[in-house]
Amino acid sequence: MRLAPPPLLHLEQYASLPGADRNLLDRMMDDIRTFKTRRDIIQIGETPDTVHLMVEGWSCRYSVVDDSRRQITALLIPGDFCDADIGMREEIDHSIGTLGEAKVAFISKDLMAEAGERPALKRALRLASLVDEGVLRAWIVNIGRRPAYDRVAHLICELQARLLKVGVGSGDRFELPLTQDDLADALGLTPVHINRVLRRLREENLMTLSNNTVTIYNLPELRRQSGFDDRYLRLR
Amino acid sequence: MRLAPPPLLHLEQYASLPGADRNLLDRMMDDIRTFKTRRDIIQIGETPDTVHLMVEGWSCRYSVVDDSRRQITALLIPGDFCDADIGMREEIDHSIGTLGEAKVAFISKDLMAEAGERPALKRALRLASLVDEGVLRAWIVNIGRRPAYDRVAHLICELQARLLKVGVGSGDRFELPLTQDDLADALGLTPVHINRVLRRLREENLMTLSNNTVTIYNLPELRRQSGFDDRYLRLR
DNA sequence: CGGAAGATTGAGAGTTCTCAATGCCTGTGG
DNA sequence: CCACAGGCATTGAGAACTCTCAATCTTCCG
Repeated sequence: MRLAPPPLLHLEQYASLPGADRNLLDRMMDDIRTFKTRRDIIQIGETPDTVHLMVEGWSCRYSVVDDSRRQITALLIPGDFCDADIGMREEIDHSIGTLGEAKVAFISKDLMAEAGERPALKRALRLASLVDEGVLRAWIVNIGRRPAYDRVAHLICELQARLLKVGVGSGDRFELPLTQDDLADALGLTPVHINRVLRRLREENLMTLSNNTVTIYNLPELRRQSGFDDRYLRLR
Repeated sequence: MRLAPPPLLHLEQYASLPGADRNLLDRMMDDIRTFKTRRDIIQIGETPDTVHLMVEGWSCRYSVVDDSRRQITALLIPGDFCDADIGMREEIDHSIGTLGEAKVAFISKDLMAEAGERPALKRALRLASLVDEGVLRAWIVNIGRRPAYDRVAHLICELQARLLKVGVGSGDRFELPLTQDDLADALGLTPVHINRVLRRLREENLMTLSNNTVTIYNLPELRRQSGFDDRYLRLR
């Protein structure tokens, strides 16, 4: 059964779906499981036999270097697939864990295959995967070439846009269930430095982050400062 | 017509192809164009109407930040597609330029669509795209969490493995048509620092880079030092 | 109330960057 | 054939950004 309010799927956004496809979407939401915070949905090396779709809450892809340093390679929000391309891969090469409590739809391979046969859904899935790739490239650029201050600002701009797209949070305020440690691991920085950057962002009246809530005071300046260009998200 | 020796395509590697598919592959190689060094194959904002496949030589995806800082987000070697997913996208969100002289196959949308209908080829294309994603994540981890020395070593390990896979270069020696500036832009460092790191790698007898040629003296140590784990490349 | 996780701050260390000069190599024109 | 220009590599020195270590504070929760 669908949750109310229904989590907006990218699938619904990318395609204008015929009735039959809508039924299929409903069936994809049949098996929804709840994860506590900081649990792995998929662990590196596994070969899951169901596809996982974020329905509510957040998770992240991550890898661990040297048994200690962690790097988050993607933040997944409602509507994002954890592993749409299962069936193609043997072992997954990274783990995916929740950030805060989260609801995840478990979708059988068969159902997924059925979806893959509907042109509209197939197209939507490919488009979602294209956007994911664009986000990965944007992160490389962000981490590789922007100083910490701009880097944090850029991530916030990205999340603001993505969340708005799926209808979570308002334009200038949203929940961000990441600790400063998590932010550090997503941006290739240390928690201490994240803290100082957040202070500066606050002092300059661009945004605040407290109680897991981001409040943006000056989105245009945040975007200008970080060089954010939303085209890679293919929002339109 | 195919070049001799034929550039090994990932397509050929991923799939054991029936005869009909082989013919199709041949036709895909009908229109091969040569680019001089440092030319854009595709520029940001374009909507190319043919698919581009690297046949010989190298190219890179890149973005420019602040009109001056460049970040390379992928290195493309023979067998890599520049834009297999055309038809799905409107404007491409990054440029692709050659590094050194290169030969690129221009493949019509129609031919590509035909390929997409052959199960073996379709699967091979999806797998190639999965590997591309894995490489992007590996780059994020590399740039985000490894010090410069390990970072350079890791990239070299990756390229060694990828080149070996497509049969370019020998196991411990290959051509690398990147300047130190290019390496810096790929790794999120400065050319000066790249230079110092290369010196240290040379002094420690792990590898040398000169005259656009990488020579590896101690691959196991290079891999150990950089924490290289080739699973994300799905070689086997 | 006590404990644990997370946030904040200070101080000093370290990696990487910037600026700038020098050297090397190659192609070109006189 | 030689001089010179341009691109690339190398090196030095000091600055800057980010990290590490460590203490303190706050908040949340049993």
